Amino acid sequence: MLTKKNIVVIPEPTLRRLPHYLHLLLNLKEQGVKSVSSTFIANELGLDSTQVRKDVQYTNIIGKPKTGFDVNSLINAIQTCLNWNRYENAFLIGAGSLGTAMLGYKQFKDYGLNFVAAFDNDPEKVGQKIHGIEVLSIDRLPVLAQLMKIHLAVLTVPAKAAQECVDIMLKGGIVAIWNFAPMQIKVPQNVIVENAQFSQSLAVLTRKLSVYKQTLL
Amino acid sequence: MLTKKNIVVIPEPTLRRLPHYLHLLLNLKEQGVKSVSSTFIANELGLDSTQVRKDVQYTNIIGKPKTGFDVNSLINAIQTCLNWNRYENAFLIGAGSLGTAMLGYKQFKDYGLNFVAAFDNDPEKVGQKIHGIEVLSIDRLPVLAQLMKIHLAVLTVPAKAAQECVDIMLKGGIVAIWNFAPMQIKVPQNVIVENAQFSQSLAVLTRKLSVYKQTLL
DNA sequence: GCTGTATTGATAAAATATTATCGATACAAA
DNA sequence: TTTGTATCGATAATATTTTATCAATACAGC
Ligand SMILES: NC(=O)c1ccc[n+]([C@@H]2O[C@H](COP(=O)([O-])OP(=O)(O)OC[C@H]3O[C@@H](n4cnc5c(N)ncnc54)[C@H](O)[C@@H]3O)[C@@H](O)[C@H]2O)c1
Ligand SMILES: NC(=O)c1ccc[n+]([C@@H]2O[C@H](COP(=O)([O-])OP(=O)(O)OC[C@H]3O[C@@H](n4cnc5c(N)ncnc54)[C@H](O)[C@@H]3O)[C@@H](O)[C@H]2O)c1
Repeated sequence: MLTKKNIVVIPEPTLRRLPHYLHLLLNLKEQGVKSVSSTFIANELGLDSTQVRKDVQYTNIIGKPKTGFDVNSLINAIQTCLNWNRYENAFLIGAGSLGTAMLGYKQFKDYGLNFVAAFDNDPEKVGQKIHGIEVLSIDRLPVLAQLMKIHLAVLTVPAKAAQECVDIMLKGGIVAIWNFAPMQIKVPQNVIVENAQFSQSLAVLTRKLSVYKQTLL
Repeated sequence: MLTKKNIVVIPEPTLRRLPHYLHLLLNLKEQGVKSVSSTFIANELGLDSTQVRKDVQYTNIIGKPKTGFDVNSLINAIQTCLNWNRYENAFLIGAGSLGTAMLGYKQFKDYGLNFVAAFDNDPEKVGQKIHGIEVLSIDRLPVLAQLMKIHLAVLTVPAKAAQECVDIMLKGGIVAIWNFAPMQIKVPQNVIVENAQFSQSLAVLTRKLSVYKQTLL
């Protein structure tokens, strides 16, 4: 499947697996491994080897029979797919507990994410620096977003404040929002929203645990 | 589809949507709304109404034509499905930035999650209390897990320490792990692992943003 | 008490995602 | 060089998930 401009559409399940491949591949690279087979990857990650091959095909990497895939090329290809080989400057909205943890998480650089500023409406927080990143008043967001050409924002405010903040972000021309608030936010069609709600993944876990316990009876 | 003991298997995509329904329903309840139609839910969450009805069916709630579903019953049914109407006591391993944020997140109670202790191997942290929860030495985990009958653990240690901690947790009889480390952990067949890796959801977002930017050219 | 209609729930169809099969191929070992 | 084999990549089969269709039904308004 292609978009209008002939860009391959990568299925979402595949996109969600690519980081797992990447983590494994980076580990292998560190250990000096040069090439890896789909069978090996599948075993390590508990997947089907056919699926690994199919996923890899989306990255345009071709392997060699009997040898597998070149680790370096595959790493590069995945990073390119995800645009993780260059930095996307981003704002963080809501410098609370979760926001603070994220601002301090150095490894986001490996995911192409670079926080350039944080925003909050708490006067106590505005003016502070958190892990070297300035906390600014949310009022200044629209102007700064445009000035600094920021397109991506991470939303870590309480659910009640989420929509209000989104509206401010939209004024600044933000087109992609990584939403951690347990709240469906409303945005225009063309704006990309990815909900990173803990509850989604927790729901899967607690259901499985509950079923597991029931089957034990 | 049924498990051996006639428990309905709820598809994972459905499980991931249930919390969204729940958040919306709780809001509606707060506003005094008594019943809600699948069409309404679908519009609010950007889904298909048929899908909402199908998802709702897994909770065993039946609606009324022309009226929709009873908000309260649906809330209860979803919470029951996910086992969120009672507390599951849990350990948190790795009292770092993310771990601290999670220990302080009161709303986990709404998700049936109750942290009873945290564990770390940093002598600076052991003995401290974080948001009222004691940080204990990881060495004590196996004994305490068995004593306190803890089955669920949240893993927020660095990737390099993840497997080592998992092995300790397994000794204590932990059967469900919510893993935040960007690392595939190895566990026996019967142990439930849910990877809550930020990178999964970030991958979807950055890919979409990248494609979006390319189509603009 | 009728009539019109929004909505459900069941079933069917379509789309998507995963898994299986198999010939082709590169490499290692004899 | 030849042979054996692990692995790829293409294609086909299966499974799962999403979306469409429609008769049955509860309610509101007349
Ligand atoms: N802490 C966690 O572990 C955790 C887990 C899952 C989800 N979440 C979600 O992440 C979000 C943040 O959680 P948290 O624990 O960091 O909360 P928090 O209260 O610690 O932080 C929220 C921050 O947002 C700021 N804020 C509030 N209203 C604002 C507004 N209108 N404009 C700008 N800033 C505003 C506050 O000043 C505060 O600094 C919440 O939606 C929460 O539900 C948190
Ligand atoms: N901070 C974030 O925003 C963020 C985002 C995404 C993923 N993560 C992941 O979550 C995990 C935790 O991240 P963090 O930022 O909180 O890191 P952190 O370094 O702040 O905290 C890690 C904690 O684990 C403890 N620890 C280390 N080795 C241990 C061991 N063997 N046994 C017991 N405890 C041990 C450390 O003492 C520390 O308290 C990491 O795997 C990280 O990749 C964090």
